[in-house]
Amino acid sequence: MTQAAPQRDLTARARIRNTALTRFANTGVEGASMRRIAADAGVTVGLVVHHFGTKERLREEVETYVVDQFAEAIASVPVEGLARDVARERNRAVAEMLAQQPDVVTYVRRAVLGLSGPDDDLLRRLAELAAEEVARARAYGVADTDRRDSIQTIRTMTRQLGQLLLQPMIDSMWEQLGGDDLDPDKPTLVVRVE
Amino acid sequence: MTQAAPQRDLTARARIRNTALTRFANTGVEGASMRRIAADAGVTVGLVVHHFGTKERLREEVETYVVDQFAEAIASVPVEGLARDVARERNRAVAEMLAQQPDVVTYVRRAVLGLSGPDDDLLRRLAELAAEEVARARAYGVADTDRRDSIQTIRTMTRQLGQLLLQPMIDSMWEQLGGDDLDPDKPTLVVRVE
DNA sequence: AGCCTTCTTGTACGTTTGTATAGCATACTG
DNA sequence: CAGTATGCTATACAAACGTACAAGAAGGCT
Repeated sequence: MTQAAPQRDLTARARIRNTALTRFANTGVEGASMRRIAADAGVTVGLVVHHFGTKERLREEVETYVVDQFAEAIASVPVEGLARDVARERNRAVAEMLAQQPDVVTYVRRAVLGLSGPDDDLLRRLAELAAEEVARARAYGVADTDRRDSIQTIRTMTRQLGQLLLQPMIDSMWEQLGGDDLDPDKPTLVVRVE
Repeated sequence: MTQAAPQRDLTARARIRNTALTRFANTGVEGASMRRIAADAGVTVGLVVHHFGTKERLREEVETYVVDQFAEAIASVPVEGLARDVARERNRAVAEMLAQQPDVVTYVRRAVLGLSGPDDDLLRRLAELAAEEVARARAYGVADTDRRDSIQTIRTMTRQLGQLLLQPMIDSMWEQLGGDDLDPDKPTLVVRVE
């Protein structure tokens, strides 16, 4: 795990990227203007342009950062012991990263559920990560052998992302129906692939 | 079911609303300009303003139209026979409507993932519809009696919407991984609430 | 016929958008 | 210390945006 640094200790470039992630996640790329991102990061528009050139390039860098967060979480787990345990630890590491960076979750939700335009690329890159994991698991003999890699990959990704993406819908409904957030009866989503 | 009319037989007002639904669904409200909607509907910007006043009012009318589609599909099923059968028929009617109007699905998906801003309203109105169904089902004695209405409502809605919203993610991954769209092994999503 | 309401267009205004560029400040390098 | 790359601000500009408004076209009513 890399050290968590406070925003003001970061370079302006990193601060802009982080701020852009937050705004892209919460208002969508179209809804986030360069000026608003700059203001939130405490810089001027000019600097954003200086560092990233165009808004599209800024979006690409944000997306790369998001993918890197997944990759780093996976890579943070040492590959020793039973392959089955390694896989479980990896899931835990990813879950922890997502809990610490809710903007990553929100960004992915938007990109995945939006599914139009260049955002398909994010799904492709995340699928690549999952595919590598599946290939490795298969090499260690812990993957189902009667399923094709592609299906196994989709199962892995859907399990990991599905609940994450849809649970806010349930939370929102629960809230609107007057439910208490701490109520143990509060429904939880379970996503399965068949 | 109301008669399906070709676009050019509709009034300009209805044509604008339908076109706006399509654009809002596919590019988001921010991404859809009044001029583009007007052009797609074969009219000028002025007419859109004349009929709807502001873009926000246009969005509200589109959203009302979407909710009405659900309500009409439900109302199209006569309330006769076993309540259990009525509920099943209603689900079928809603599914049929959604299959015939994919833009409705896409719009709802976008609104649900938005989950901040005025789009929460759509979810609330759809939840109201589901709540009425649950109340009716309970009156006929076919709903679980050991669960609170709110939980039952969420279960109903999540089952109906969950797969619809998430399946495109699976389809997209399946496609990217080189899968054939007609392959019987193609994964299907199952959403459960616990 | 004339009138009045509704439909429709065309144009214009003020804002906000993404991007370009000129210039100042700061910090590293030889 | 001079020079030069880099970080950063300020200002400007064309395009696109939502909205406003005046005027024409169409069609029903008396």
